[in-house]
Amino acid sequence: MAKTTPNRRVKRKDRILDAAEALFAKHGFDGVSMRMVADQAQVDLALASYHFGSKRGLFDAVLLRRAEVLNKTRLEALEKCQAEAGEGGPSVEAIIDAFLKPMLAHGYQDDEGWLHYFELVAQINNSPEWGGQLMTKYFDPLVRRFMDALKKALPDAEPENLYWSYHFLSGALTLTFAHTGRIDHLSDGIAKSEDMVGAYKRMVPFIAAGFTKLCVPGEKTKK
Amino acid sequence: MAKTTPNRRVKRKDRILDAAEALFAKHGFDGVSMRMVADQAQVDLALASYHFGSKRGLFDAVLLRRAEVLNKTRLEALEKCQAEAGEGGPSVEAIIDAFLKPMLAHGYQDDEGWLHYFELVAQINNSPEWGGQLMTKYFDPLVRRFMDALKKALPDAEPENLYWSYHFLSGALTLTFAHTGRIDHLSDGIAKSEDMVGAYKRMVPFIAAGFTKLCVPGEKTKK
DNA sequence: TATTAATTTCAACATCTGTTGAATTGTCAA
DNA sequence: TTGACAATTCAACAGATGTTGAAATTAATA
Repeated sequence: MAKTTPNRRVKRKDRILDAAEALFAKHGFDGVSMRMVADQAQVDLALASYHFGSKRGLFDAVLLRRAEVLNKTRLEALEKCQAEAGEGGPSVEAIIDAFLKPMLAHGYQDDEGWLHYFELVAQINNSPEWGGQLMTKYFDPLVRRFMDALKKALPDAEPENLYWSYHFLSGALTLTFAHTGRIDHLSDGIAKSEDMVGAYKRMVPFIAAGFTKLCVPGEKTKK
Repeated sequence: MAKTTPNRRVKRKDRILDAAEALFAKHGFDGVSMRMVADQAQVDLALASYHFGSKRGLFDAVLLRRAEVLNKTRLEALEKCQAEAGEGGPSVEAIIDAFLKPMLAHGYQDDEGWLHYFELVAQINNSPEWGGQLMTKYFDPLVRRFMDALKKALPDAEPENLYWSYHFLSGALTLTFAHTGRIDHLSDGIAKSEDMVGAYKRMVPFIAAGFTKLCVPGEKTKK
């Protein structure tokens, strides 16, 4: 076992990341203090600053850690569905599925760290302060790959319609993973925030129908 | 002019609300200090506490002020489209339109206060800490009216599909009004965050198609 | 005008904020 | 063991935080 960094060395660093992830997800960047993180991680206050330089450095480290994994998994899913599809490329529904499925695989049940991470992304995506900059930084390269695939599946679409369609997808997706409990209240318990499989099954056809409606010029409203 | 509270009396109170609205919208509750609000409103620090009791009281006052107006306008739009529709009630598209159009009328161009308010709602809607509680408190009664109308327009829908559909609508809508600039970056300027009319025109058919796909059992995927 | 109440200012409080330098402990290689 | 470096702890800093009581000012009422 010749690892560059022994297990003991990174243990506390990861505890800090996990604690920060959970806290940032619930309260946002400004709602969390370094002392809260240190307490939850059961670690000395100064240690977080030592490892990550600053509070902002810790925040970025939290974001980067899983973004790399998610982007990789999503890219694999896209390439797989492109390989399975024939000459004409995958359908809209298949592309959307490749975009959503990895989130389910990661965040479902077994690993609550991923659930916290998705909650955090949901907040960032909807923040005028962070949204534009951070989402672009961490997800743009991958999203552009998906946009290219969608352009092939919807060759007659006006680009503006395509980008707005993705925007609606992004909003629906992040709210679903924000886990606010709102849908539970509104539906009197009929629909549940925690039911990620149910959300996923409904979201793929819902969004695909929207894309088709907006990006297939031939498709008219049928009376 | 025999108002109970003369103009001079409420002037500073409203300046505080406007300043708080703009700041909370950009930085969230914890990203704003009472001193920032006081500075922006050009008012003494202690005055905000005097008028609203506490920082949280100020926050609630900001939310309540426009929620009352928006709920009223949306209800009028719903009742109008119900009156115009015949016996069978309005179409899905007409109901969605009644839900979205008031936001456009309020927030478009003329009043940047409304734009700040919508940015704030976007953040709250996606916050695990505030979302469930506050959105329910300020919007539930009205949203239930819309859900009832949608149930009539989609009589064969399973309730769970209906609630998830609204959830996707809510996510797409709030992200659109969050004005993060993300779509501008991603599309290289082809689509613009500020183009609320363009977003509205595309969102209504997009969401209506999703509802139809999910909530009309007869509607199958056409090959 | 005199009285009373609402508004605004000022100063201060206790507490919490992120960060840092010095001292201490732990780890690994020579 | 020795030395070197990484990791961790401790204590403290300068500044920002929300809130409050008392004083001063302004407005409304009679």
